[in-house]
Amino acid sequence: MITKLIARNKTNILYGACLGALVFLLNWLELRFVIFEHSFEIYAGAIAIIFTSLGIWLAIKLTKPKVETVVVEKYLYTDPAVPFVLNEKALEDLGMSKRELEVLQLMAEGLSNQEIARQLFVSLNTIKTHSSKIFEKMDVQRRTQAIEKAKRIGLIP
Amino acid sequence: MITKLIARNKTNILYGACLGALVFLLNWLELRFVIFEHSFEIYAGAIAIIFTSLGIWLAIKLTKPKVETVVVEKYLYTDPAVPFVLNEKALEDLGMSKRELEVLQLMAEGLSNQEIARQLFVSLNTIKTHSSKIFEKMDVQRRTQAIEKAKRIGLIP
DNA sequence: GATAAAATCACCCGAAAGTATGAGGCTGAA
DNA sequence: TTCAGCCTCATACTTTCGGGTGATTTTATC
Repeated sequence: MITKLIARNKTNILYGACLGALVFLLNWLELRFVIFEHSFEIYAGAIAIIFTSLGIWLAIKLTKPKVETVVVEKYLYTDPAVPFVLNEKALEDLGMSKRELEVLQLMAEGLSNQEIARQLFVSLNTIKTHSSKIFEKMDVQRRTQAIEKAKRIGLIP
Repeated sequence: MITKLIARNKTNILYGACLGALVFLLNWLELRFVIFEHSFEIYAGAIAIIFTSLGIWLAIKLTKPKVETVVVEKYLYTDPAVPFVLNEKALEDLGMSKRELEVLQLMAEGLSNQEIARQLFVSLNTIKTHSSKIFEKMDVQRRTQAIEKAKRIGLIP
């Protein structure tokens, strides 16, 4: 619960921590200044260096990368977009779940189980289970057969 | 003569001028400080703001633009009325042989390497060699990717 | 709240797929 | 004839797939 919260906002937390550290550093520097009466130039220089760095860091972090676009033309021969309608009847007949259809679609795009797992943020084992169920429900042995059949019966564009 | 010199080094001159201005500004601020005993916080804040800006400016000016390659995909549509025309141009572009295309087609039908071997009356190893060459020529890693791409570019119905 | 279905994950194991490398025979073009 | 490309096959090895089994957690539904 808390771990997830931290994981989700880790960027914000990091930024906050950095700002906090800076404030603390400033106060500490001021204290030094007051106590030891360090020369003005050293103190100003320190602030200058720190904030120049901060500025550079900020700029690098926050600016969107200027892109020099290198155009590489790539020709794709495709069939015209025939509007795809999902065959919902076939879906129900097979008893396919939403998640399973999702996995099936990624399969058809040529992704490996590992890649599908990463894309869906689940473990490899989960995808294996899903694919096994898919093959069982579609009555096929291999993913290539599943893809072929799915296209044929309109589960997939 | 001099104009050219200036033109050539205008960036350096600009930078120099800016630095000079900053030094001057610092001195002026110090003077103010000494004379008017401005509060420490205001002075530090001013320096911080100025040098943060300087840092940002420096970073923006000095960082090299990140080069990003954008692949522009040009779609060439084939005639929908014609059931299937083999895209011979794509075939030649890829340098696919007849036999390789044959194997690719059987792959797309969902056959295993072993089944393809039996169907073509050759050994399993031969089919493996073919499929490796196919993947290499099509620039893919898996048979599912090969099938997907083959359908997309019109090598297969 | 109980229940069922779906989704998640784990482990093992054998089969299939894919990589790397080498090699021999065949054919058409230079 | 030489050479390049294709087709064939082999060995050895690594990776991925798929089947089988069992388990826990989420979600929806009554």
